[in-house]
Amino acid sequence: MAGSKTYYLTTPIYYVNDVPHIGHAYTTLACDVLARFMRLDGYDVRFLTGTDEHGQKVEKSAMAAGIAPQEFTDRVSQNFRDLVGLMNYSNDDFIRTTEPRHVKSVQALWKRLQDRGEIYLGSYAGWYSVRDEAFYGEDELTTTPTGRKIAPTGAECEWVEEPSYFFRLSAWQDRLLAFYEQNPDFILPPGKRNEVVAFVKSGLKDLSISRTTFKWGIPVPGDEAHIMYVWLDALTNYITAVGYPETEGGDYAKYWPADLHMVGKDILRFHAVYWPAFLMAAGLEPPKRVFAHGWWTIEGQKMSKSLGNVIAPETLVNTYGLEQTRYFLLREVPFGNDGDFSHRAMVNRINGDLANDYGNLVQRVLSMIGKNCGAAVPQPGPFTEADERLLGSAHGLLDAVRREIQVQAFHKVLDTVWAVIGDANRYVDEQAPWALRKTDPARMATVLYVLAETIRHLGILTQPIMPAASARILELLGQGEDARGFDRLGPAGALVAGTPLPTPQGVFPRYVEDAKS
RNA sequence: GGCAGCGUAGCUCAGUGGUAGAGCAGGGGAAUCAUAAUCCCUUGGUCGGGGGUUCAAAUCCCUCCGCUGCUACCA
Repeated sequence: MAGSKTYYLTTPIYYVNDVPHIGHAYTTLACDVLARFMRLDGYDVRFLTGTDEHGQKVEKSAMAAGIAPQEFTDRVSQNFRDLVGLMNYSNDDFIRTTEPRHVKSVQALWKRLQDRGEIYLGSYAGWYSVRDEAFYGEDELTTTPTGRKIAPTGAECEWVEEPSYFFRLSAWQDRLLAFYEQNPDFILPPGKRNEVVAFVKSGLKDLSISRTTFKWGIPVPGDEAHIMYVWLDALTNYITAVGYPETEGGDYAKYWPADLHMVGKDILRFHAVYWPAFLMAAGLEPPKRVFAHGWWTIEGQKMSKSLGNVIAPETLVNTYGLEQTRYFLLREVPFGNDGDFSHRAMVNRINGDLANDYGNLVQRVLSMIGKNCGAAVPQPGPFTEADERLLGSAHGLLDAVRREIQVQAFHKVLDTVWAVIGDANRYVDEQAPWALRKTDPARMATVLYVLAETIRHLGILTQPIMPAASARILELLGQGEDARGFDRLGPAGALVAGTPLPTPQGVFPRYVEDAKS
């Protein structure tokens, strides 16, 4: 079944100058859910994440720490690898831009661009602040009465020129616009797409793609005084990981172009403008989609080191639980929007959605089966209209959820699934199996069967979001690991009466506040 | 400044011409299988202000107010 359909998706590679926070965890989580979904749906998935390890900031940080840049990145990159275990990510690869495979790939891409006449040597000139180690635009500067140029930071700037290689980005403006036109879903969400299109329409200048002012980067082939612009280096990781420069056969032929690059909104331009331009210029196919998601605030405030409110993923997982954290991040906010993380909202989701709605549904049904049906899947009789209706909504979930997954609308996926959870809870109350136990045990068995079968669907479909908790639910229904794919949804994989079931145990505990103040 | 978007119930949002919606929060009730969970009913909005088009406007047009994003080379 796998083999024909492939799905290649990537997170950004994270800059090692930072420690992982909720934003990093969020980006990779969204990808993990997609990757798990597509695998369950029968796709051959390649899910890539990794770390971006070159650049001036890394060089400086390493120097400040008194160690070599490579040693520094080895150390900090590990923080992001640790995140994989903590958050239960299912990535197939973890790339580092300091790996030989990547250096080889980037240099090959450079040569290819150069051979095609897309790169030329020029000089980069601008107002440079030695103190800030940054260039500023003319309009950002203020001029003193004596004619000195002052940066917004207050630092004095001087006019400097340095040799630099340029990429002929200006030549790609029209072809980029045509590409956006022909691929209206290339950039999501739509608001972000409009911003990119407006930016490109406003005119593109050639892009400086080499640096001579520091050393920590990949050397330009044939001119080692230059190292490559970090974004050219970083973006190339997406093809390195599928074997570039080998493009005939192998993983490149199988997986490229990528189906999705997931990015934070701050790095959209690099992915939606520069990257497709680089690729088209090299005669390679651009990716199919770039999705720019939003940012999290914390209790209504912007996350910042100075405020000291940066949340480490580890804190969330330890405080609220992994499954709960994964659920909250994708449920609370329409994916693509900015969102706010608050303790109150988190507890509401944990107790309302998970413990009360979903967890309690599973518990009340399995517990009745355990007590009244000999701890085995009950034998159903003929289905009533109400039975068919509930089963029908369960059977219809996959198609509905697929539609939302295709546009990365995770919140709607959960909305859709929870609608069925609501249907199931109403059905329990309407059918009142506890009353049927005395009046019509056969009917009670049918009702509990219908509910168990509905829960089987819920368990299978919540696997991408909450893999561990869903696995536990499926175990409670006696469904082994080979019975959890989407091909088992619908009547084909229906529970078999008489299958023995383990004693039910709560899956989503309530969050109880510490007794205090 | 320019361009774009937003402003709908206490909160988060859906609704783009035809009698104001959902979830959560608040109030009342039912039930007792279950993690005191569930189910039903319900309070609550002059849809940012003003003007206009229309038989009819949250929805179209104008204007004002407020908020946000983008306006390239640190990543």
